[in-house]
Amino acid sequence: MAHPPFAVTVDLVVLTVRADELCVLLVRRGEEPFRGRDALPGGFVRPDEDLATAAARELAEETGLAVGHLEQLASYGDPDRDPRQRVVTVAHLALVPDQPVPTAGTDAAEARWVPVTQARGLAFDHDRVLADGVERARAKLEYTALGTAFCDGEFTVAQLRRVYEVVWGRALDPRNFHRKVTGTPGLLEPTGETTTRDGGRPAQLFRRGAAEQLHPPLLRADT
Amino acid sequence: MAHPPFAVTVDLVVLTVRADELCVLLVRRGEEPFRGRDALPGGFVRPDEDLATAAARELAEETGLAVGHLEQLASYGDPDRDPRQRVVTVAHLALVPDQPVPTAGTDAAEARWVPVTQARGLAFDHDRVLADGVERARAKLEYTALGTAFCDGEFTVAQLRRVYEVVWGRALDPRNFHRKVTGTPGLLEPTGETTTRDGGRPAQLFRRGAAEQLHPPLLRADT
DNA sequence: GCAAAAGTGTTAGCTGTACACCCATGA
DNA sequence: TCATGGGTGTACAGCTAACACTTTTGC
Repeated sequence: MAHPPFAVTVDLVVLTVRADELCVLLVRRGEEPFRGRDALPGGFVRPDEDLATAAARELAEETGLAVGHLEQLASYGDPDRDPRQRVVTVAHLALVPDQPVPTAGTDAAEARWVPVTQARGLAFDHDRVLADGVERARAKLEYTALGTAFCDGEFTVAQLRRVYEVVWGRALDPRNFHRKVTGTPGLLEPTGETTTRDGGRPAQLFRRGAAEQLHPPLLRADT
Repeated sequence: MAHPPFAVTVDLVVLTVRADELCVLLVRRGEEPFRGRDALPGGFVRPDEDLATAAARELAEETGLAVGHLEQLASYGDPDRDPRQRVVTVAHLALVPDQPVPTAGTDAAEARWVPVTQARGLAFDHDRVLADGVERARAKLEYTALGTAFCDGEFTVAQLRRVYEVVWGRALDPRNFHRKVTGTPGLLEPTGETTTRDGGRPAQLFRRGAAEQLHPPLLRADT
């Protein structure tokens, strides 16, 4: 049993919705290979930690962001994906509420939000990892309650709808969307509070409910 | 950059439908650790091969089975999942038609089909990997054409329906199922042939079509 | 003819879609 | 009172579920 030497890393596709765009958190690489290029945040798995633990640790270290949802995405292990050595990376997908990227008091040199439409030419095979992460997020919004992972503690139905519209790049009927999400038991918990804004009727505020699944699903396309 | 030494393996959840049961391919372990226990087939990734290539190679080596579908499932990397050393495994899910397990002219000592309901106490964390694989298969049958991956080249609608019933453990209405699958464009290609059996009207034979997705989905539960 | 399995027709009910309409606020 | 966005009512289309019914074979 000769076991070739592998390094194992975790990479993070951290998504949020801000300024009506789906954005991903990228860091500028300060070293070779791919120096100066953008990359997904990530790092080596430590000898004593689980993959999920490593992902959560990297997310905290490199970003300090409050996490709405974190799950394993997929693994990537092309023999030449890292020119230095054989590296297998276990990519994870994180969905977080819109929040300014912390003032890099951390590992990450110049971590920042970039619209996914403009995130091209990333280091390693991160273009593909990002594409897979975005597709996973889009698909999971259909049949799970994960849309709320993009929202803050208290939010309106319209804010949640904006999330879906931005992630899917498709307009949704506000009336039907409202009925759907408020009619799904356990999805949203009313706080009793309402917002005050300029113009328009105040909206009720909700919190995330206990429901994880969305049944029947909310489909993104029909035509 | 101190990179702790990792070994990387691929493990395979190979599922089939036989004798009206969902079965998984297991091998008896001939060495420590877990000598004598059942395990999922798998092995180390070679220095020059991709993860998907390694999975396909192991499947061919250890089983020699004709493959209907092969996809990455998830990775497992608990620090103590292998008592010998730190091992991260990239599990893959394979769906294959019902076929006798080849007369171990291969690596596998005593590879054999075991109903998933009786596959307990597997080596390593394979109980969990198997459970994840079965759940993935069940979920994917809802919205993809993967049910046909369990069928031979030519099959009847009833055989396909049996697949769904066995995987989901739920009876389906034969009439509605027939309409659904024959009405989905690109799912099935009629061969023009029919079966002859004892008793009952002969059934049309079909081949897998080009369609990958099933839209709208075929849901397994409503109550 | 009878049993068995394939395949078709039909209907009731649910859900998604589209859109008219009313409600509550700020200016 | 008007603009703006929140929220409700309602009609239609499409799909699913349930099941009566016809077709085609072997015995």
